[in-house]
Amino acid sequence: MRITQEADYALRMVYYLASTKGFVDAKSIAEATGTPERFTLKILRKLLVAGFLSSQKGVGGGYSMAADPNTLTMKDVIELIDGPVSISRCSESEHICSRVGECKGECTFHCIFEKINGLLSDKLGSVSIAMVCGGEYTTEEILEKI
Amino acid sequence: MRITQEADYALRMVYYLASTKGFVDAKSIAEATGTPERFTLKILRKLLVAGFLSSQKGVGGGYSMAADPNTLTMKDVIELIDGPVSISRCSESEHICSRVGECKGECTFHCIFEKINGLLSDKLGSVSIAMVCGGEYTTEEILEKI
DNA sequence: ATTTAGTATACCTTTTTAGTACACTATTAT
DNA sequence: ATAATAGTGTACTAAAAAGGTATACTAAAT
Repeated sequence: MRITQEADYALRMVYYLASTKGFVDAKSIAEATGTPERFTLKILRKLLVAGFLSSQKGVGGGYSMAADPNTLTMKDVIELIDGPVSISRCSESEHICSRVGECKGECTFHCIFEKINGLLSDKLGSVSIAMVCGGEYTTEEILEKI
Repeated sequence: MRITQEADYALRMVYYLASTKGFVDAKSIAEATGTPERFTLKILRKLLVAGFLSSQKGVGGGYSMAADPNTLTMKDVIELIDGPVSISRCSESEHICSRVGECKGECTFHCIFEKINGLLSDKLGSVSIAMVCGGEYTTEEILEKI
């Protein structure tokens, strides 16, 4: 499960908005995060529909944080863009599983992937946006928690 | 870092050969693992060049295990096919890092990805082929170790 | 009513993934 | 020797995913 560039951009947009008061227009967000302008709009739309952001049209409008940064996690943002965290097809709900012998959802590799996938998912779910941008923790402290 | 279908096939080939004595021809390996025949050859070649397998030409030839299943890990096989385990571009050696502010290899997301990536890598490296096919451990016991 | 700024849909280009084709070489059995 | 088996090497291709654009429109503030 390579986190896509799009999800990476989304994370940094959320980060930026969580650290900023009031509405910020898409152009500024694009500049701050290094995202192409059109692509920014597309990603912001997804974050908006998911309820993570709110938007305001017209002069002085833009986007601002809607979700609580304390409960919004890295996992939430990544899964919104990339879909469920999954290191292997074999760990997806309906197991498309190329395996030796029978696999009734129970081949060993399938189980191992599922376990590791769960760990990965939990780790990403354990880091809230507030932790990263609150200034409450240093990077070292965050890393210790993971 | 979605483990590719090719790496998945490779794992199952190694699994199959580690559970089988003597040389097995590519066609049989293809059948046993559910891999397209031509694709099987391609993957077997990579495993051979890496020293994980040995091969024998001619009648009665085929492939057999060359590496020690006790030291060969899932990570070894996966990285041979897919390259270094990496959940984010940001966790690759030279950080192609789209981030807010400066990132001298030290942006918070970068560090978090790197940490989680290390964990993922360690987990995959902790499962040897022998553990999976030796019959020494049940699937449950393997999962406990991860 | 004009400007700013978000909305909606569709399209396009590049890279990666997954797989094939073909011509060749080496080994073994007869 | 020679036929049959089986691996080697290189190049190509189709489909999907990733990453990004274009166009036309709607809403709000001044």
